Amino acid sequence: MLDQKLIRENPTSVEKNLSLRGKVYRISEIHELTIKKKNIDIEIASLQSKSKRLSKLIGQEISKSKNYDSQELISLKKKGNEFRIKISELEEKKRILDKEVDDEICKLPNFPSNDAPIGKDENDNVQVKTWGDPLTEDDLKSHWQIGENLNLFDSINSTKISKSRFITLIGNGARLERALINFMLDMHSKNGYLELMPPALVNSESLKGSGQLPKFSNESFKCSNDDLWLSPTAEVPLTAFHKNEIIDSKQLPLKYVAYSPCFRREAGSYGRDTKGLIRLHQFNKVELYWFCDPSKSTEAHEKITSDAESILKKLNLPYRLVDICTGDLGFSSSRTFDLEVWLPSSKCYREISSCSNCLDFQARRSSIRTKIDKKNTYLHTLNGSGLAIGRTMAAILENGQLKDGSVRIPDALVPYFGSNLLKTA
RNA sequence: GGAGAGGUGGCUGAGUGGUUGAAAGCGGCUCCCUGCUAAGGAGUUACAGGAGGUAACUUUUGUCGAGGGUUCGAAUCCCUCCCUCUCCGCCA
Repeated sequence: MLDQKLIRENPTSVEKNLSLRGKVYRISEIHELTIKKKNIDIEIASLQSKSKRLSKLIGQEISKSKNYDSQELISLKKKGNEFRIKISELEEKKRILDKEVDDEICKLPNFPSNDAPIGKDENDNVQVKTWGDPLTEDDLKSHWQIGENLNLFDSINSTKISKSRFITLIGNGARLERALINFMLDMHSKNGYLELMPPALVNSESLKGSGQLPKFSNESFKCSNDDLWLSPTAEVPLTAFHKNEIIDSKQLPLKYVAYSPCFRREAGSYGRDTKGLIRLHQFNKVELYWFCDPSKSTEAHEKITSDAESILKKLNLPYRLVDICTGDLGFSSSRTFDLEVWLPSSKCYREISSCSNCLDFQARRSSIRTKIDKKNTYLHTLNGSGLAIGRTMAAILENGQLKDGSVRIPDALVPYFGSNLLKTA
């Protein structure tokens, strides 16, 4: 959420900053609403002050005279009643305005960072670096072919259980998934992250707090009988974990790592990535999350990204780092680095982690602050996948495939998986 | 799911319509005494938002789980919701 005061006092700069996203955001209406709201706030405060003084006076009169219905008291009470009516009218107006302002502001995305490359869409993203040697041979198998050959997962039967875009992991496939989750959690824990295992169901307020609502209600699964949704990413419960708190600055940064299943409706992606592990309604992810001092979020962003990268390096998976351009930034993010892993069967890099600095955007929505020089200040939040498990498995299968159809397991994973080779049972 | 009890400041815990943002205690902070430690004495101490000032600060509003209502006035009365605890049921 953007700062309401900024919108009220400097609407042109707000519009200008938002326009970097390559879309026109008109905020003149919101601007007017915030001014109206402000005026009503002031009026209410002054009436309340008068009314409060009057009530005290009445109390004093009663205790002095012990007379509850003197002519004077009756007229004072009548005056008080007038205040009450007037105030409640204004409060009703204020309620409506508050909601309108809040609704509108919540639909505005975060400002892009000045450091983000300016661009229209994903074609303008900037490759910052690559790591590892990508396999470029022509006759390499896709991960779903490998998965089928080695009987690692099953999508046909999964449509019986649920529908398309769900998968059931089998035998070594399930084992490998589990190994990856444990490996990543252990790595990050050793690296200073506190492990959390949050609820998979989250309420609307939590989704609003991290930016998924109100604009993207289409992208999550909703429970029809409750105000609960299947969480699309652990970023949601992790943000909400400290909702409405003022965190002691000595405790910052708070660094969390969480494994969670993630559920996404993938509306509008019909026909894309229909095979394999790349795009599913349900997938597993290990997420990194920081709450940090506002002055330190830029370096924190570098750190969270390199923490995610360290997993790819340990697994010896070739990848590249991409600086997301202003037009392709996610709703809550001001700057995002994507890590894209090399998938040899399609000869391209695919997103496996997205590391974002949201500045105070989510903190303001969720009311998470810290004291700086005795003043309460919204802190900064950052999130990054560390990593998406299904896509990691796909990358391991494709990058580790051997001529005889078996798959080499990266050394770092062997203690977790229990073998250095994946072959037909 | 049923029945009951409860939610007050950093903590414990009073408070059932009136100058109560809230007694008392603990804790915290400042000073004094003693000074090796322990103890003792005096004072002070909730939080959040807005407005004004470069600032120390001033002013104003709100806050006793949340939101409504009654009233000139609500921690206190009424309604709705949330949460916690106990018992029963069900259950991994």
